[in-house]
Amino acid sequence: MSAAATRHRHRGPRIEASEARQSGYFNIGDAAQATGVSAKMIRHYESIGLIQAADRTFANYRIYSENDLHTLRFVKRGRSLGFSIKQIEALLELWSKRGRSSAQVKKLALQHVDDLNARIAEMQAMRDTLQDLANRCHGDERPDCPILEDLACAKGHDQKHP
Amino acid sequence: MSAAATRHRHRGPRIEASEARQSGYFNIGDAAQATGVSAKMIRHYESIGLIQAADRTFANYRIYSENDLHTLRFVKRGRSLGFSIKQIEALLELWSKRGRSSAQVKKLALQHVDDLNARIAEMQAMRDTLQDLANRCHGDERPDCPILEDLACAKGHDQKHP
DNA sequence: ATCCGGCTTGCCATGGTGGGAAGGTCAAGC
DNA sequence: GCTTGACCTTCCCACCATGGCAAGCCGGAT
Repeated sequence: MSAAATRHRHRGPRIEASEARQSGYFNIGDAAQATGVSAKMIRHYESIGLIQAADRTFANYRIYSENDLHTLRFVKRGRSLGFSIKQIEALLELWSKRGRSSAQVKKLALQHVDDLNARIAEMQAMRDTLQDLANRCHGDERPDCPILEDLACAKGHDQKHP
Repeated sequence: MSAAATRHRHRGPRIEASEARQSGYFNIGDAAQATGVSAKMIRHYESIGLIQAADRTFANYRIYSENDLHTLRFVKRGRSLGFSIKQIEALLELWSKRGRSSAQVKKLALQHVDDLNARIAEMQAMRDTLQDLANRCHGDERPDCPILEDLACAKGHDQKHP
């Protein structure tokens, strides 16, 4: 467990904390800081199998290599583009596969674009309806209010009023 | 056992099922059908105190009056406009208050419009970035892919690039 | 009397994140 | 040495809104 083991420590046996530091490994807190993924979420991603289980020190601390940070940043970027965990799982898979086709990646991305567009349209419809109602609401001390009337009315406004 | 339990008193004494039918009361299933709110969610809304606890028959079946259906439709409409449960709680409160000012309602609505606009903008930014990356991805059998490169790169693409 | 469909409660799951408790570890200061 | 404070560990709970399933009553029609 000395030189030979140290060499193969990638996903390998536990090492000592100080040694890990010297070898350029990071605590989970440092990894969180460096990647923008909270320590909480790093553990979570590990627990659901999105990322490989981190190596540990003898004291059971997780340690992260530069490579691990790279993966975490990938995940972070994927999340900030709105991909779900499952989609990121697929993207990580493709990322690691040399035999991937860019068509596969593009398909995933465009599916997500479609999803985003659908959600955007839905929210725009809500916003437009509400903005319209708000425009017609005088917004003073009187209780009369088109907004409440719409909510209360229940007359065929489950859909757009034709 | 705080708010929900406190509100767990019914509005009237229990009556018999057939009598309830005759008096124009509805089962939860009928109420669900009539309002578009699932029976599950009606019970949930009751349990969290969003709506008053329904009256019951002797056999403990919930029964709903036309008035109750009106409230349920209000909630349904609010949800379909994207209001949160808490916001709907506030709207219901205002709806029931005669002394309300339309300004209060309008304020709530416009806050929600702002919220929607923020979320829309966020999703549009995601979509635009992704669409752009997808446009630059040839989408063929080769592994080279700007999308994966973006995700993997980690060079200052955490936010919009000004 | 039996059967089916509806009702009741209660628990679990989703997705992604945060909060916190209870306990172990490390490094620095005395 | 020993204390202290910052870190780490696991585990559980909460959010929001909804769906699903299961075990066990009830209603009305056959």
